[in-house]
Parts: sequence; C-alpha cells; structure tokens
Amino acid sequence: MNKVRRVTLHTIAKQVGVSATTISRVLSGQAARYRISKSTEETVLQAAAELGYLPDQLARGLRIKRTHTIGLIIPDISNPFFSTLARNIEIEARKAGYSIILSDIQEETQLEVESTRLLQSRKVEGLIICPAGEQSEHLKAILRIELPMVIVDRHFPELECPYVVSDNYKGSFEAVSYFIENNHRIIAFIQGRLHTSVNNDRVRGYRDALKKHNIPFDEAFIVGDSFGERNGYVGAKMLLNRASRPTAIIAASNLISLGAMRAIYEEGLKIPDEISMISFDDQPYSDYLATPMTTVAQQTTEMGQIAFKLLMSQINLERPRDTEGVVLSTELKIRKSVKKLEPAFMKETKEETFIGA
Amino acid sequence: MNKVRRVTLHTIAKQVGVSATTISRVLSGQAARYRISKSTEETVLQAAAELGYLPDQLARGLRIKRTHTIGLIIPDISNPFFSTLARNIEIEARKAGYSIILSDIQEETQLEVESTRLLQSRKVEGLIICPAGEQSEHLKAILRIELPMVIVDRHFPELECPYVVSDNYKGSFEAVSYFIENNHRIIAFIQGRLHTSVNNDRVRGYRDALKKHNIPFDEAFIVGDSFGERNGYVGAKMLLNRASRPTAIIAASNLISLGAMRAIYEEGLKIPDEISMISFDDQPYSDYLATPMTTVAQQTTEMGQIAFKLLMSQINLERPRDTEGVVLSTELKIRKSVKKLEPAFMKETKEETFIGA
DNA sequence: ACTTTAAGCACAATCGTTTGTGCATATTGT
DNA sequence: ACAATATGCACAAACGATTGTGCTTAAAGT
Repeated sequence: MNKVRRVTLHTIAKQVGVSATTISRVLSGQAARYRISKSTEETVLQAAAELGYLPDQLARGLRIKRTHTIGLIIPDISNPFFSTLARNIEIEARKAGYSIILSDIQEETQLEVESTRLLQSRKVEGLIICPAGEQSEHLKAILRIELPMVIVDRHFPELECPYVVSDNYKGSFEAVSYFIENNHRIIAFIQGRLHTSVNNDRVRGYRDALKKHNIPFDEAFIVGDSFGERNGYVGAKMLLNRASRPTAIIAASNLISLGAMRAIYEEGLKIPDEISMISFDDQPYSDYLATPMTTVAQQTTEMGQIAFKLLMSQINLERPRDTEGVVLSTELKIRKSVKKLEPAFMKETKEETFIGA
Repeated sequence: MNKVRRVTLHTIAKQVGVSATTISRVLSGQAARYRISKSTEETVLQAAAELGYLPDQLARGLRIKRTHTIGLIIPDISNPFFSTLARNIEIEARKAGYSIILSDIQEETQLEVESTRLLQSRKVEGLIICPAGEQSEHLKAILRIELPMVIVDRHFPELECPYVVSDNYKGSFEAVSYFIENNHRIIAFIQGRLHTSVNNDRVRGYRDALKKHNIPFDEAFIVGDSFGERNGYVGAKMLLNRASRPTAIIAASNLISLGAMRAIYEEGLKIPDEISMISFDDQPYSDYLATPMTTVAQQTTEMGQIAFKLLMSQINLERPRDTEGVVLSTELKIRKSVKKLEPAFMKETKEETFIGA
C-alpha cells in the first residue's frame, strides 16, 4: 500500500493557507473567473508542483460525472489484426485525453457480457466493441441505457448502433473472382465463426462470385467454424484429402491461413504449384512467406481511428445516435500464392487422372 | 450522456424501504455480520437484481482505497511480442478480478513518463511496465511513493524493483555459437535500441560467443539502434553492401528481421544460401517464411503470468518489495535459415574471390 | 415486573473534487 | 463621508459507497 503521504487539495490548501476550493479553481484554470489574485495563484501553482500533486481521478470522476475513460473489448489482443486496431484506437484516445480499459474476452461471449457490465461499473464514457459471437442481447442493453458505443469489425443489422466494418462481401468477391480469372474452378472456403456478419458477408461474396461465373456451388467446399489457427489446419486437412481436391483455398482470417499452411506443407504440397491460396488480413510478414501470400487487406488503421471518432461524436455532441455504419473498402494485395491454371478443359482431364489413380 | 436513471444504493433503499447502509451490507455479503434479517436480505437482493444495480466503482474506490485496476505500459501493442504478453497479463488479471488500463507509449519515453503519472492519478493499484527507453528516473519516482510495480522485458540494475526478463545473454550466445558451429566467421548483429538491458545483454552474448571461439570482434559488424522494422532494413542494407559481407546476421527482434528480409530479398539474395539468419522472438509465422526462420524464442506466456503474479504479491501481501528478478530461459528454435558452411579456409577463399570480382 | 441481552437496522462521517453562493474587506464614485 | 461596486476568497453540499457506532424494539432472564 502506498499511503506514504497522499497529496490532496487539502494538503496544498493547508500549506498555502487558503481553502481547497481555491486550489481547485486555480488548478483547473478558473482563477480569473473566480477572482483569485495573481499572487495567490502563483503560490498555489508553486506549491502544487512542489508537492507533486496529482488529482484523484476517482473523486473527480465521481463529482463531475466524467472519467475520460473508454472501454475496449477485443476477442483476442494477441491477434495482429486486433492489436493494430487497438493500437490505433489507443493513439487517437490519447490525443483526445482518454484512457482505455482493455478487455480481452478470449473469444467468449460470456466474458463479453461480463465485461460490458464491469466497464459500466467503472464508469467508462463509452465502449468500443469487437463482438466475439453472434449474440447481441447485452449490446441492446447498452443501447438502452444510452451508453455511447461503437461496434467494430462485425455488425448486427438488428442493432441501432454505429459501426465500422470492412466491405467483406466485396473483398471476398474480388478474391474469388481473381481465382476464377486464373482459371480455378474448384475453390474452397475455410470460413470463420458462423453467424457473424464478417463470416456471412465473406461467404456470400464467395458464393456470388461463383454464381456470376456460372460455377456450380458445392456446400462441401465450405468448411470450418472459427477464426482460429486450429480451424485452419483442420479445415485444410479435410479439403486436401478429398477425392476432388480444390485447386484454390480462400481463408477467412490470418490465423486460418497459418493453420492451413501448416496442413498444406504437412501434406507435402506446394503453394501455389499444387494449391493456390488467398488469405484475409494482410500482415507485415505476408510478403516473406514461403510463397508471398495474396491477401485481402483491411484498413486497420483507419478502422481504429474512425471507431474512436464515432465514439467521441456520441460522447461529445450528445448527438442522437448515428445509426449508420462506416464500411471501409478492402484491397486485394496480389502476390504469388495464386497460380494461373490452364483453361478449364485442361483442368477437367487432370482431375480425371487424379481420381483414376 | 447516459443519465437515464442511474441506480444507486439509495434507489434500492427507497424501493425496499430501508437505508442505503443496509443495502450495501447485504450486497457485500455482510448481512449476517450485521444482523440483517433473512427476509430483508432477500427483498434487497431481489430489488437489486430487478433494478440492474451496478455499483459505482469510482465511489467505491474512493471510499475503500482499492480500485482493482492495474496499469499496463507497453511500447507498441501492435508488436506481437507485446500483444501476447499483454494478453497473458490480461487473462491473469481477469482471474484475479483486476482490470487493466492499457497505455501504448509508441516507443516514446516521454509518453511513458506521462502515463505513469496519469495512471497514478487513476489510482491503479500497481503498474506493469515494459520500458521504452533507458531512462529510469520516473520509475524511481514510482518506487518512492511505494506504488507496486513490475518491470518486464527490460531491466535496470539501478532500480530496486522486481522484474521479469529473458536470458538475453544466453539466448544470444547460443544463437551466435550456433552460427559458429556451422562455420560462420563473419557474423553481423543488427541491434535494437541502445543502452537498454535487452540490447546490452544480446550484444554481450554475441561478443562473448565470438571471443570464446577466438573470432576477432569487429565493431563494424554491429549496426542499428532500434527494434523497429525500418532499422532492420537499413541495417541489413548497409551490411550487404559492405566489401566484406557477413555470411550470417542475427537480428535483435522480430521486426528487425522482417526489415532485414526485405533488404535481403531486394538485394536478390537468398536465405540461407547466400546469407544465414537468426532472429530474436519466435512467431507463429516463423515456420512459414520463405526460409523457416531459426529463432531465439522467449517464454512470452510465462513472462506475462509471472509479471502479474509478482505484482499481486506486492499488492496483497504488502511484502517488502522483492527486489530480485525472474529470468526466463530462451530456446533456440532451429529451422532452416542457417546454412552449414565449409570449414573456415574454404570460406576465406570464397571471400577472396568475391572481393576480387 | 423489571433489568439484561439480542435483533435489526439507521445515522453520520468519510474518501477527494467541484461548484453555487455568500461574506467580508477594499476600492471607487459622488 | 457614505453608498455602491469590486475584489478575494471560504462554506457547505454533493457525487455514491462504506463503516463504526448507536438507537429502538423485542425477547429472554430472574
């Protein structure tokens, strides 16, 4: 315990010989407004500096009903996507004089629910949430008490709340189209957590791209159920051991593609010679992988900045909740992980010989 | 602003028809101790649940002088090393009922100093700090006010404060020795931020490994001054364009090696054929790089857990500050980025021909 | 029947800041 | 010289929870 000698307004007051009120007013720059004399002001400032006074933000927050604190709820801070997001939110927050209480909910909605309550209890002025699951009851509860909130990365149509997401549909559509342009016809999708908007949109983009090019859709080529590495491994393993092996795989996250790569190499396959790949989430290392990975890059920096700004506008302007969301474009970063195949009829014969073997 | 209808102890008190005191005692499980009747207790519990009461942690903290909050100061949360560290600290903290205020100081000591003050102001019960720079005055100030603190990743000998670090000396020594065992003689080191214990220890390990094998030390083969990617790029560029090009490079961080790889590929070189490499900080993707990277792995998970536990022991036991630190062993994860060269005399001739070219 | 003990709860102070108001004293105006 | 205004600051309440103590009524003891 650090009860050495807490310096409060009264400590200074006693030393200077005025009341705590005066100290408070001087330190908050209200000296002039309350006609504190120049000389008193200087003495107070001096004393405060000498004593190393730091205002008690608990007491302050209790009194003025503002904490300059927001809550940040993240499924997994060790995931580079979320950590760069967090970083940019932090930087914006600092500029605005806000602190962040971080809550890593370990991809569990249960912890998410608990966290929202805890953060309310801690009197955050707002919440930035990257929801882990598909539930949104607890989020509705937050809307009800009119606590400012911004949803990031995912989106709930039933929720009247500002959000920032990537254009996952388009990103996915473009990626799959790129496969098709390179004459791929059997394209598998290792998806992430089901029933999330992120996943829905990406799957929809995938299906629509196939449909647009008249490629029959086969449910069997969508596998997986989480954004984690393990799911990528398992999903790829399954796909690679199918009778009709896909020529291309699109992975719904950076972690999934890492797992998929593990499976692919384990099976003795090469990217892109024997299997092509595209991964969501561009990473610094994407360029340096065994095969530089073609990725669907999201604007993580902007996502963080916008999220914070959307939150601030709710907090400051007391503006009626701006229910429309921001959707950020993605960029297909073409590298070397997609092979240009021979036109279709060639593939068919290859396929035949493989099955016949 | 969410002033919908704040539920306080008094709200419940009024509804139930007892005093706020009673509510407080019931909710904190002290009913029996203060002889609150069973029936009152139940009514209170019921009402609290109905109203969705959440205690105001500001008021609570102000009164009881505990916030169940700690401050976490990190140079760059988007760096995977720090983010996995943060994650494990968060998980431990949650178990213990603590929240974390995150402070990303963007590798700037100035922000670190400000953050320590701000966090004090917010009445955190302790601080876990990964210091950005070599200064430690502000940390001494924290020791002086007896605020519990743990230093992670780096270490200041002059600071009587518990710390958790990796055995950077040994990690570096082993890595360089491994180079030497593979007959490398011209080994360069791209170092990180100067005057930090991390860097000092790693450089020392490098020098001692050379010395042990009677390899002359040449100052010119230590380059760099930061743990960032750019420094890795610049450092590698310089090294690769030297008359006597090193056959091996050890990079002091994951970011440095990423930058170095960029430079190496840009120069049209291959790892490990033309240049061998070892990087500090093992990463999930280390296995999947163009050449799987041999790394010096740190025990990040344990580091986080231990850091939090060291902090808790200070907070709870009021134990006299346990000044000794914990040093965690590193592991050399051997992959494919180091080439076994011909014994020394061969290399010399190669070197000659290169220079003569 | 009268004192003693227990049961069941409320009062009021406190944590450190902030803020509306009010009270002296000093200065100015006439 | 006296009223009016300005100057410089202090008082006290409030934010919401906690806690030592004390008060009232009921039960128990003799």
